[in-house]
Amino acid sequence: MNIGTAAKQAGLTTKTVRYYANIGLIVPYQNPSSGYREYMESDVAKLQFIGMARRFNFSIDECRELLALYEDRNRSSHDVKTLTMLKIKEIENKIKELQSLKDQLSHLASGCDGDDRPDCPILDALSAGKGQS
Amino acid sequence: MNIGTAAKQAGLTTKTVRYYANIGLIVPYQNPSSGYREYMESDVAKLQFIGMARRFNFSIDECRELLALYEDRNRSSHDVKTLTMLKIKEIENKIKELQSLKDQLSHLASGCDGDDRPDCPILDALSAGKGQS
DNA sequence: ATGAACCTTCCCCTTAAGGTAAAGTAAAGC
DNA sequence: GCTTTACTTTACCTTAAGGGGAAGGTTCAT
Repeated sequence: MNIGTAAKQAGLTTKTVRYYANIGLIVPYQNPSSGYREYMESDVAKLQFIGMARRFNFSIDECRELLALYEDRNRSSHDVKTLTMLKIKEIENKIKELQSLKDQLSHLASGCDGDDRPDCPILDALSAGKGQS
Repeated sequence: MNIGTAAKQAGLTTKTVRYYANIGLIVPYQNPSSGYREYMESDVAKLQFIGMARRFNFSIDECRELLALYEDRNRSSHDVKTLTMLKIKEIENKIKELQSLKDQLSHLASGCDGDDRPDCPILDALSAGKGQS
């Protein structure tokens, strides 16, 4: 099938699928006479797999690892779990960081009247160099 | 003072400070004979202000707005608070999204033995197209 | 006067594609 | 056979916020 059909089936854009071909992530057979890429069912399955992994915040490079594991019938589930646990830790850290940011901003905002007067503890705090993380 | 000193005082890199000059965020006097940028104390204050706002996840464009408010003695604190509340909402949404991702990944990981055998519910789930967000 | 330390501009690199242009291909209709 | 339409190709530019490094100019201390 052509790239448009494959992309639709995988729930991706043709742009994305073409990008994956260009970076060597999922490289389909390319018809020499037309120059068109030709995708097989198994390619679509991999595209779906990648799409899902991307939705789970795995980077392209991590997707590359996952795909290698996915294609390796002899992989150990240990390897996959390790990658997943690392990703979970990463997400947790990001959440903590954002939570701290939110708390600090909320604190600043709570002190600001938000009226027509120019007095603004938020700007004061930003300019005073307080609140470093 | 020169850019290196200003950057150090503001806790930024010279690369960053030069970037801010290039995009018109904080443009110092530039000595015509040497070509060197010359920063005043008030410039350093603004650089610190921007540095802090960046640490609070404000984008460069938002920093531009904040800086305009910071420099406007007639601004109303309402405008600042509005911007801050929007940023808080944005951060909250990001946190929720990450939390959901984490939960789903944790769920997947909990079903995976993580041993030497190839059976892996994580890969199964990724390839089955389950878990869409 | 020369070397170190600083500064300048310029260009390429990063993530993961999106947008657009110019041109080639395929399939359907007439 | 010819045309239209839909699809595809490569290629280049853009994004956010700088980082890295080259080649060359400036300033300051020795």
